[in-house]
Amino acid sequence: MQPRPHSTLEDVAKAAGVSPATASRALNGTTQVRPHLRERVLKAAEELAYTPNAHARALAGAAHRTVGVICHDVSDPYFAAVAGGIMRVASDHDLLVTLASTFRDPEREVAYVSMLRAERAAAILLIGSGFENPDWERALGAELEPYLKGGGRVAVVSRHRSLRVDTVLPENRAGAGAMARALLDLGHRRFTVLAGPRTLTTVADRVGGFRDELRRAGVALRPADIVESAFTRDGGYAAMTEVLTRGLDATCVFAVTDVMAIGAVAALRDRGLSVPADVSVAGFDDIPIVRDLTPPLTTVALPLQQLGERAIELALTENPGRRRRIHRMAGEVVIRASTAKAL
Amino acid sequence: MQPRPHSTLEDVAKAAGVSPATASRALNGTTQVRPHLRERVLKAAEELAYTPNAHARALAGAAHRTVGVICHDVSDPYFAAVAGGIMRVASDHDLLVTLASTFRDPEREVAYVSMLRAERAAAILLIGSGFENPDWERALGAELEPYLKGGGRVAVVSRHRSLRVDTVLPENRAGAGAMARALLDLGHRRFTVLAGPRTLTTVADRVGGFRDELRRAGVALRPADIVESAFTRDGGYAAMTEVLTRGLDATCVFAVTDVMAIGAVAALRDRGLSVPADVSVAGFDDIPIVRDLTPPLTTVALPLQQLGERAIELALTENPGRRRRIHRMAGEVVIRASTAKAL
DNA sequence: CTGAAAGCGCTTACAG
DNA sequence: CTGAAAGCGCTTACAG
Repeated sequence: MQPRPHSTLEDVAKAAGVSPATASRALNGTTQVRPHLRERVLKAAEELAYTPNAHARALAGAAHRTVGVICHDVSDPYFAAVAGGIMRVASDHDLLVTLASTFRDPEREVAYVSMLRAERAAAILLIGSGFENPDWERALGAELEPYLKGGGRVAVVSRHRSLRVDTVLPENRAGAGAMARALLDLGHRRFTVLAGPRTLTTVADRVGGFRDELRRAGVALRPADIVESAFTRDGGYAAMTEVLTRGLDATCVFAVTDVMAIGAVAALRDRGLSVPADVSVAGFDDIPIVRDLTPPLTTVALPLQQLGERAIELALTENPGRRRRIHRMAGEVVIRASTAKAL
Repeated sequence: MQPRPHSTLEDVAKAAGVSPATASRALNGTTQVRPHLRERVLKAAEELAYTPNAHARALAGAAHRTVGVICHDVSDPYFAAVAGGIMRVASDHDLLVTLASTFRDPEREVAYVSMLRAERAAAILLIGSGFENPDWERALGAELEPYLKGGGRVAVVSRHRSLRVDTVLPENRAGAGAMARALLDLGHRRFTVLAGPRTLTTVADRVGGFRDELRRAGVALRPADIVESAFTRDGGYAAMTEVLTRGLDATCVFAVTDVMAIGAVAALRDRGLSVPADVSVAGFDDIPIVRDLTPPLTTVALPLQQLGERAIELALTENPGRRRRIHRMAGEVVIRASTAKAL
């Protein structure tokens, strides 16, 4: 496995004719080193193609420049946008980012936290909806607790009720409520909601916010009007198809996620229905692509990149009081051409 | 920084009343340990919320379970798809993935390789087009060389002429040629090509393949027919706008990337032109979203997820001969509704 | 099967 | 400013 091991600090020191301590100081610039020694060390390092062993360094007490990010799926556009923000900030701070996809498996999430803990990541970021699941909450807490006690920093994007950690909170409930109002204003009274799994807090919040606002206007959402499916494009397609098969009686479809809305529009089109002439469609998130769809999608715009930026900034920033900081981010309804006035 | 340090192997050993060596063996299952001792160790570890320090482990000689991935931009859908494949395989092998975005800055790429080398990543994957730039090639080689000598594994996706490492090679040239033929078959004779920066090998290959096939049919592509722009959606928009401003005389636009094609379609639409009635548009890559566009995009389909899977598999797989292995992946022309017969 | 000991490659008080 | 030494937390020959 190690045909020819990497050169070490000792090699460099020897080549430069100094002690390892001096070589270390010259390389790190921690202390003054006389210029001519410094030169020799740098030259030797260069010639030997020396790279410090990050593990030895971390073990010896230097801060470890890595932050761990756990998401559901790297290839989801929602996460891609959030990750963009994280990477930008990380790069400014010279941090390496370790990324893990859980594919929405709670156990895998816990396992990754454990691995990140083992890596002594400077911070761990949990991106995306938590689960409403006591077992998972307990297991996750059991990993996070000792990590925090050991000086680790944690921040999450989206609601994790049981986690007392810094949080960036998209206002899902309010955003969905605002969307309901906007759609009511367009004259719609009969809705179909395409939802993801109920165990996700994000789904619960968005569906709840939407339903409550409708109720306030005297419009009821019956259980049958809410279709649960996977939190993906194909999930949206499947849910919409199911609705179509048993007969659509709504004038407007609200998908709790843009990605699901995209699937829904595809399903509608495959059935020969036109958006918004036959039925209006709205989503949530404002992932970059929806602007370029035809028709462009009405949605609740979240500042996705900022979500990522704030999360890593929270984690990187000292939290003296050690109290939980919550950074709320409002969503804004953007009406585009996928929704029309109800007939 | 360390209010209460993590518990260590020694803590566990002490609590279990055994030596650290035995605790280590019980935890790792490397050697037989008498069941009752094993039990005690496991119980102690559980109670102390023990997690081994990955750095100490790596330093002491255990294989480090991390692979580094360097890409241009995590939030690019092309990369997101490739990354999906990488993550899947990584998760099967219980590997952690460290991801870095270079934002197409050659220097940053070299810096990241250096950091990954310092981390003693088990493998480094370079995803995306290389640059045609001797300085960069030299600098990158200087980092990769010692990494390889030290037992590191490297694989790349896309062409990196100067790198003698395992390669997954999309057949850009052939794919672009096939697209040219398909468009000629539709009757088109006047083309505009939306290209990314010429210094990217991928751009050179795709433009070259397209041009050569056209020439073979007696159709010339003049320099003015090729517009260079950023390798992004906005780059495609800008390039298309520029063409429109000085007057479009082509019946078909070929963007070297789907992402650029999406921008081009948006620009066309903003000018009131219809695709494909007024002008046909074709892309390259077949990122997932293009199927759901209206009209769906004609493109050269690449098995994006497989690109990522093959790359990490190549890197993880022993290479006895130490010769460069090249895994070619063909692209397939998929005609969708964004291209029509020329009038 | 188990333990004492050496060693992985650094950093950082501690002397000088 | 520089060096000898201890120590970070593991793993793994080496004895027993």
